[in-house]
Amino acid sequence: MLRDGGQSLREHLIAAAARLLDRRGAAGLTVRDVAREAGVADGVLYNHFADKEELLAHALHAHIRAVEAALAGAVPQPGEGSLAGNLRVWLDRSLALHAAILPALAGLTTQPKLLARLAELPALPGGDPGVRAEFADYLRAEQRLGRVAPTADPRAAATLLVGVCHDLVLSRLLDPAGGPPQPDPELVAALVDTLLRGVAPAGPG
Amino acid sequence: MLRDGGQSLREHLIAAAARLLDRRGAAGLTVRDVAREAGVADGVLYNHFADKEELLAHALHAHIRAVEAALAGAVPQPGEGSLAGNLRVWLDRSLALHAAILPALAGLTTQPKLLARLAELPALPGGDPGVRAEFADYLRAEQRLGRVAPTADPRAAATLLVGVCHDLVLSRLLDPAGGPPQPDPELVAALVDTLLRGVAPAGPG
Amino acid sequence: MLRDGGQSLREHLIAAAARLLDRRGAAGLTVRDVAREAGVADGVLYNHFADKEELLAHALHAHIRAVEAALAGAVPQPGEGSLAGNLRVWLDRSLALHAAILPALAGLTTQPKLLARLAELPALPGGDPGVRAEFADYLRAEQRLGRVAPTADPRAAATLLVGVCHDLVLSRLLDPAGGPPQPDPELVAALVDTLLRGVAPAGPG
Amino acid sequence: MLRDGGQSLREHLIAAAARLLDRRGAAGLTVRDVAREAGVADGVLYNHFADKEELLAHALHAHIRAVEAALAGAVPQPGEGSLAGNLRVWLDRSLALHAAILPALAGLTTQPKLLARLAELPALPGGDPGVRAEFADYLRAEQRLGRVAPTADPRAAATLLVGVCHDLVLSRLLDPAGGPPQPDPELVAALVDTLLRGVAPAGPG
DNA sequence: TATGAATGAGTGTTCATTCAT
DNA sequence: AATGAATGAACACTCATTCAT
Repeated sequence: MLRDGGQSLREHLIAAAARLLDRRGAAGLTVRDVAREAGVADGVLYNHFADKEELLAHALHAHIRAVEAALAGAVPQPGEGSLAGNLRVWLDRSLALHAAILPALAGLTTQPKLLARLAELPALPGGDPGVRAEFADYLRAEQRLGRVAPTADPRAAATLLVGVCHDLVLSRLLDPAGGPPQPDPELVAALVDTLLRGVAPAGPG
Repeated sequence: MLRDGGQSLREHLIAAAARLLDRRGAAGLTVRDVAREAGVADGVLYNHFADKEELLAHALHAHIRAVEAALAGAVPQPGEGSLAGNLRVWLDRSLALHAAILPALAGLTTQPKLLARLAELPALPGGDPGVRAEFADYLRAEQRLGRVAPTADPRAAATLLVGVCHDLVLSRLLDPAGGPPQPDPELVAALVDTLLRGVAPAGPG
Repeated sequence: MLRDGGQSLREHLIAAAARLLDRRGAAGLTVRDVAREAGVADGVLYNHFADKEELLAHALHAHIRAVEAALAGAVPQPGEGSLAGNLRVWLDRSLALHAAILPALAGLTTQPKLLARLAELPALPGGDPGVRAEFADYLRAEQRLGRVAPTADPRAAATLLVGVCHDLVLSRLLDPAGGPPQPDPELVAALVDTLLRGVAPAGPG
Repeated sequence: MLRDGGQSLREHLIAAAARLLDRRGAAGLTVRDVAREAGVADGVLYNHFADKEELLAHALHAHIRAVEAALAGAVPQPGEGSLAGNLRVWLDRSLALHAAILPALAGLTTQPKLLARLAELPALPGGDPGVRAEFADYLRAEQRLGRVAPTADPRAAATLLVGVCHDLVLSRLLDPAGGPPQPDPELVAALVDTLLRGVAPAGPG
């Protein structure tokens, strides 16, 4: 991809790296790949970044911000709609986010240099911790409105929501056959229901 | 480690690779590392495996089986103990399993050759799908005993259980600071409670 | 270091390069280092010099002239003081000169391009050949005054003087431990004595 | 040059590197150059040496030993022949040694890693310090025989002898025109004479 | 069958030099 | 003239894989 003149080469490199991160993840990504994707010379990145990891950290950052920006506005408001419907929206939103982010993130677990560089960057406004916190905040608001049990633990519920996304996305990543891009809608509905009512039989609880 | 004569060199190589997989994960693992760990010559693996990936796929397989074997017997029996206590045991068990397996698995998402080799192997008796299925079976048994709501979806509950483990383990892997090896016990209790009762307010069910 | 307007950029670059040559020698010196030291843009040197080597040749030239200028006035006058004392002064002077010049020069033996550029420059008024010639001239003057044997060969004596400096400075450069900056004073005294009287036993001459 | 089967590849690599060291010095010598000279693959040296510097240190060691071996037997015996003749032989010998060694050594002054590796190797039986020590020993023996003044300082005389070699060889190295391979015989004779008698006028000693 | 030396393409990185502005 | 971003060949070094023994 050739560069359009409207952005600095630094941003152009970050964008090219972010594209590759999205497509192929962080593992096995070479600086030559990035240079080719950006349509520039091999060594050019060292005029703008200390090393490969600094570029990739910025690219990952940008990728996550881009994914979040694309999902903006989809957040249900407390008190509006049904609780089940809202949970479903949160789950869909979190799934979309993780489907776009986890492939790049999974290959990072074994790249300490990259993780360290990432930690140097300003905290992501959202990202993985972002959905978790936003969803917990939403639940607390619903709690105040009486639509969520006062004994419920928003942090635990948020962990279940995010965890399910990790699971569904990772399973697909590890499946060489690929699998369907969208999870089974029936499973999603059952997940929402389980989050809502739990598995215990109805009782004086 | 020297080879004891009781096993084939093939098995010996798989065991050595599995040890390294457990210690350091799949990324950055060289065939020289494996050969040194096994105490054999560099090129010997090509007499027993088509390539590095085939060996690692077998090693991963063996590693997962070993972790499962170490956890055998910890499975709560339906109808015995409290449901909450049993869920807690299942969660601990699943966490231990994923803590031992995910580090090796996470680095795999970007190694298609390895994933393909893994798919050629006989399906894992347990592994990630294993816990999921076993826990779902357990819930169905409890359902038959009336200790779990007949409307509960065992598959969804199992996905939540496994997902939470992915989340907790991955978060630690991605945290450059490391973080505590054990998750917060309060969070674990709240997770079990949420799985049991959900977040919806108590109502006519 | 910012440029003062009083000198051409060309001279400014030469001065900056000469400073680095003095500090770090010719090896491992990049054009970026020079540009940064001069406080100018990377490519500016190519407006004033054909290539890196031409700049460095000029810088070396300037460095040597600067070292010589700093030593000016220390030259013993023929007929004044003792011959031994004067030889000692010459040796000290030559040592100081070589200590300042050889580190930059030693790395040059393997840079043919730089040597060729250096040869294009006007012969150094002093430099290494400078001390040699000046000392030989001094000896010839002392010879005319009868304080040096008429059979002595000033050129040979000058070569011994300069050679000893090469040896002492090079040995220190090649010693990874570093070694003392000043040579052993007893050795220096013995060197002067040997230059004066030789090793042959006193005899009928 | 292809390898003859009679030596290990390790020795073959050392020999190839020593040839290049002799021809072109240590500066600007790449691992590819060595591999090409040895007629082997690029990366092969890392099967035998920790890094480039370890190989070059061994090569330099071998080169110096080879030069010394070629000069063995040329050492004058104390008490035999004339002192002047013997000094001349020592000077020739030292010159030959330095002419063969200094080109490789001069480029080393700026390679700290290589110098450190060299320091790890067993001390050279001879080498530069070798001639110096041997010549000083020779002078002491002549002193005991009364053919050298009891007041002479063998260490200083040896430093002058070695220093002159450094000077003559370095001057040629730094002369891009090359210059004659052999120094002016008249100068050599005058050097010997100066070492013998000094520059002071004949007197009561 | 086991060895381990040899291979060579590929890695991240540097840096003298160019050239549009 | 001066800039400094871009270039791309070169560097030291790694490692999966091969093959003569």
